[in-house]
Amino acid sequence: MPDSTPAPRRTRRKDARPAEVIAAARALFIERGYAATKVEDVARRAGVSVGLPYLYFENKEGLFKAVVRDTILPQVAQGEDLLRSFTGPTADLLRRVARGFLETLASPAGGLPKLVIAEAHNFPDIARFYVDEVVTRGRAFFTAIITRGIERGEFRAVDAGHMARVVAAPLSLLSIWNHSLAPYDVNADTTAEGYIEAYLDVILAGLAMPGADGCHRLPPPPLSGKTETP
Amino acid sequence: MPDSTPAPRRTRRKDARPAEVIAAARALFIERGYAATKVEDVARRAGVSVGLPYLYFENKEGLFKAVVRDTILPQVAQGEDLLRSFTGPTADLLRRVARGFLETLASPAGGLPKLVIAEAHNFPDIARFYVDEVVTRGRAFFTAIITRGIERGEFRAVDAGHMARVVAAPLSLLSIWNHSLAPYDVNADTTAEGYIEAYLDVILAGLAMPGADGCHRLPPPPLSGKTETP
DNA sequence: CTGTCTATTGAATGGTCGCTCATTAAAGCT
DNA sequence: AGCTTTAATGAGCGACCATTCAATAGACAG
Repeated sequence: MPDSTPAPRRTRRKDARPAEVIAAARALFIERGYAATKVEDVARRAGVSVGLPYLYFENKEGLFKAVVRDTILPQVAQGEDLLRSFTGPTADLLRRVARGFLETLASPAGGLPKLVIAEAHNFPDIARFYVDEVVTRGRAFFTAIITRGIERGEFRAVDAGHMARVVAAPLSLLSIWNHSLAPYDVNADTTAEGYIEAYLDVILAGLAMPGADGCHRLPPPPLSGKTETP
Repeated sequence: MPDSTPAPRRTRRKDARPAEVIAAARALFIERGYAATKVEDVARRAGVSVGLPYLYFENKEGLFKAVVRDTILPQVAQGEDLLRSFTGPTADLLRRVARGFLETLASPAGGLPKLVIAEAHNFPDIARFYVDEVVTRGRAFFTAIITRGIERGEFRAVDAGHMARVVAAPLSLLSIWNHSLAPYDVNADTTAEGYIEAYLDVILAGLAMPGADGCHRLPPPPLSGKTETP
């Protein structure tokens, strides 16, 4: 017995449309890049007609901007909460950040860094937006972690500004790699998990106070940001 | 007195053309991306007519492939020579590699990683070529460095395969960054040199044998690849 | 059930760009 | 000089694709 209302070919859902179109566009932009994605492809994937995206977005570029904004903003605040609420050794904090990063990788947001990097020169607006909203905050996040470790006497006194970028780099690159060349790398003898563990291994050993791992020496007095040398 | 032969508007230089076209295409592809670069732009920049590139390359995609091959192959062998000829502490070898990387960054080849990553999905041929010729060899290179350090008793016994990727990552990301978002990062409080020094700082401390830096303990016997435990 | 409103459709439009090829003019040969 | 060869040119063709808008059909009120 066939359904009496056989799925109307046209449905009116004004408020659900933008998010659906954005989700479709995000998937295709990440997969194929901006230029190689036709608006018609986006529409088809979202289950709507060619013209519909233009009712909600000014044009293809406007859709792209919406994709970036929509995908990024939710991700940003998340890490900052963790930083504020965490108590315990800074090494554990970094472990948790790095391992949590593996989940972000698999989420729809995971492909955005590669997308933004690929299109930065063609969309300066987006490049600046991304730098301000993601890169700058990301740096502040890692700088805060490193500073926390130094102040608590867990980490050596390194240049936190530069070191934050070095510490963040392997995570960023993993995200970019997974959405670009990884599918063409047949030699699959490594895993993202193994990579993250090796990362934590070097970075934590490299930041740790010398002799902290069984070679006993007097721990130096913890540094306070306001202490001056008299 | 005007020149009697006033620069002919059309010159015939069959053998110099391909390299000139490739150089122009490389600069534009890296700057704007593949799709946003018109063949006419490439021709204009090379000082030739629209039709000329098609005399030497099958089509735009063929030109792209030529750009990647031509730019990459010279770079690859260089590092491997250094590895073979170097004698001395492995830490110094890594320092030299990382600092030498700063020069590669500024060369025409510096923008290729970003370009290839951005276009990988649209040109699987190129993606596979790049993975085989650059990524795989690059990994072998860093794996060899780490293994050298371990065998000489300078580095801890880490998982060289995964660690090689972690150690290479910050250098790769620096290259990608410089050709994508760096121009939009107004907050120029860090330098590539400072980044590289921070990188060497953590990585070398993270790989070093525990207690190697003034915390005296008995150095472990150097490992030999062929030694078995009886 | 009828009429109104408006979300949605998709054929048509116009611009862009990869690519071709008939034509032109250097370069070399005798 | 004249002749031949062929590197190089650039206007024009055709395909592709972002964008439009008159027509259409859900939704909902009365």
